[in-house]
Amino acid sequence: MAMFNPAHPGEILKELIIESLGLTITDVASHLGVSRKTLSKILNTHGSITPEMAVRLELAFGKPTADHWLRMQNAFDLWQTRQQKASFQVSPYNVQMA
Amino acid sequence: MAMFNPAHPGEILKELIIESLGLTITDVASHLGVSRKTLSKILNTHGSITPEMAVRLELAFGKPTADHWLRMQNAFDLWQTRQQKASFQVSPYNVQMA
DNA sequence: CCTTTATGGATAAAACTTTTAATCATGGGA
DNA sequence: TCCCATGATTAAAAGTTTTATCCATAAAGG
Repeated sequence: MAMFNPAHPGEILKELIIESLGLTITDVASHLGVSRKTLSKILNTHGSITPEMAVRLELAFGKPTADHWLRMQNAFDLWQTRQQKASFQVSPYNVQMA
Repeated sequence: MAMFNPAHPGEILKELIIESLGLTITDVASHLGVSRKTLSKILNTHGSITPEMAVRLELAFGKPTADHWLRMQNAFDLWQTRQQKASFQVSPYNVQMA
């Protein structure tokens, strides 16, 4: 389990790629073939990197790879999910086994 | 990029856990707190391991960890997405940069 | 100043996904 | 034969993702 709240991949995308290369969100969105809104939401942590978006990013920028983008999204999602795990208590299965 | 079509995590779950421990799908579903339908679909590769399901599996069985389940799902999804990448052509961004 | 451009927010709509429930047919054991 | 587990079907509810349009704001350049 990750120890600390992992960064949303949108923050990485924004800082590491868009800002550091001096690109505009509008331009990158149209280059990726998605709406400005979709990209904007991801960058502001209100949207997720889907498998398709991960492949689009890889095709456009090379690195991080699609796999890497999805791992970042996973780490983020998992953290969020674990925080609310009280809402779906599941006990170890071992207990019931012979 | 993975070289070969990765297994759907549902197959792993079915073979490695449910079958090898001699559990029934009905029983595991109710233990996990999801419907039999939901689990059945995953086991037959018609459903996905969501972050919440990954945590449920980890809480019930310990290993594989939630992170591991999500990686398996990622590998599968990514493969599927790459197969249809013709449907969303994206060119390298380098070309347009100064 | 004034104009253009980039951006995030709000709103609404469409498409898709996930989950559930109920029901049915099949096939294996006891 | 009877019961149980299973996958399939159908239908419904809930949630997510993406898009489009419009607006307010702010920054950049003339």
